[in-house]
Amino acid sequence: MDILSSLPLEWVPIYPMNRKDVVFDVFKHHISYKDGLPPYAQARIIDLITNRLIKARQYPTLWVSVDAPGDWYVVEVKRLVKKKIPMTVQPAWKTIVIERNFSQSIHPTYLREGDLPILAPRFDPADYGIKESVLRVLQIMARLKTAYRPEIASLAGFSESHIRNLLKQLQAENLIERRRIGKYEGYAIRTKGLKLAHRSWNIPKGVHFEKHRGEFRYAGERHRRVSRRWRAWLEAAHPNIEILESWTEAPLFYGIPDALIWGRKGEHEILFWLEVDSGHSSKKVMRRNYSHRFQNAYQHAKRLGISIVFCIMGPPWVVRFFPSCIPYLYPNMTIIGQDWRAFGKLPFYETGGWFSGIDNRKKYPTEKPLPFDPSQYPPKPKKKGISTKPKSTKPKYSKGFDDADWWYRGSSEREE
DNA sequence: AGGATCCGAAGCGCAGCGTC
DNA sequence: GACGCTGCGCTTCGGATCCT
Repeated sequence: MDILSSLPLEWVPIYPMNRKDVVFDVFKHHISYKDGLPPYAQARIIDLITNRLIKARQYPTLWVSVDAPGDWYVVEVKRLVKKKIPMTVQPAWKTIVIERNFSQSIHPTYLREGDLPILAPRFDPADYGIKESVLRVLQIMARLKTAYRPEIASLAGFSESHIRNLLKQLQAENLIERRRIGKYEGYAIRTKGLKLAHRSWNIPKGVHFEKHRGEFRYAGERHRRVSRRWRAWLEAAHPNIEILESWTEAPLFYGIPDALIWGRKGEHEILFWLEVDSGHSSKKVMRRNYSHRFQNAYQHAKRLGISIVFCIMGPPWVVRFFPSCIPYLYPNMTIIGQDWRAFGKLPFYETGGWFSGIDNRKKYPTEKPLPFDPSQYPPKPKKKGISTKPKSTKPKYSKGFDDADWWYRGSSEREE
């Protein structure tokens, strides 16, 4: 049938009875943690493929091969995928699967002799004459739609200089274009680029992936920028942490972090969950939101046996208010807070506590008195993340915190 | 008020690094 | 030596601030 020929899968039948005409109808789909997609989006692609398979075959099954170090990514894909047909999600090094590995028992299919399915070829960047690094940038752009260079560099984990070259190549191929976004010139992906990104993820032609692909929520300019540069921020602050991947707005469990970094320290996997809070919602709403999220995050981390570092960023008063939103301190979760203007700086932390990078002694011009007594809340910050001094003490806020960047020196400087 | 100045963000070129 | 990549210095641009 025609549907099959549009699916970039491999056919890897299992012969349970040693008869050529009786098979388990297994299709294999490959994904990688380097695809620029969080597990959630990969799972949605798998669902779309599944739907096609159901239309095309009587008893199809799917074997998803996941190229990823550690456990978290594989486990997340496994958890998020809908298992409408017998399915198995395996790390890429597994080259053989058996019936037991599948989520449900498999109905055998009777095949006419020589009746081999014809499938579309799996994506290979070489076929499109595109280098892997260039493709990576394109895939990131497909999620962002429009972005500034430092944001793209951060998410890709490349230097800005290098990103510049890669963007130039994409531009030469008409896959992206320069466009003015707000105040500055940035980059926007073009339809041609989106199509190629979709092909690179082995998404069947003709399915709608748009709503799963990108960032979900509206975010203010600064909010977005801080989120997108989370990786670069963490790299600058804690260079000893190995970062495996980072995404903005990656759906996790019941919450969507503004940005998520999946990394590790030695063999131990860690999620760095960023929430950027501009402080526009009321304190009551903030409290409610966060106590929920922590409960969920804690359960998730416990189930997976990993640890989570949760970071709240926002204007100083939000970070200072934040401890009152924490119902408990959990043993496998660290909570840190930082002023969202202090790029590249994060407080020192130890697992299980609350640490703030905000200097409590410093007076901020538009500061309102604290609505609570800070001393009634758990551990005090152990180290100040801010070392630079104000250049001026004159208040000059007029339009709110979004414009208040004035007392931080260059963002590239590092402590120690 | 209006021009001068400052500053942060983005951009470019290029030297230089390590790896194959 | 080509390749993939980083670091750094310098320019440009535009908004905010300062000064008269």
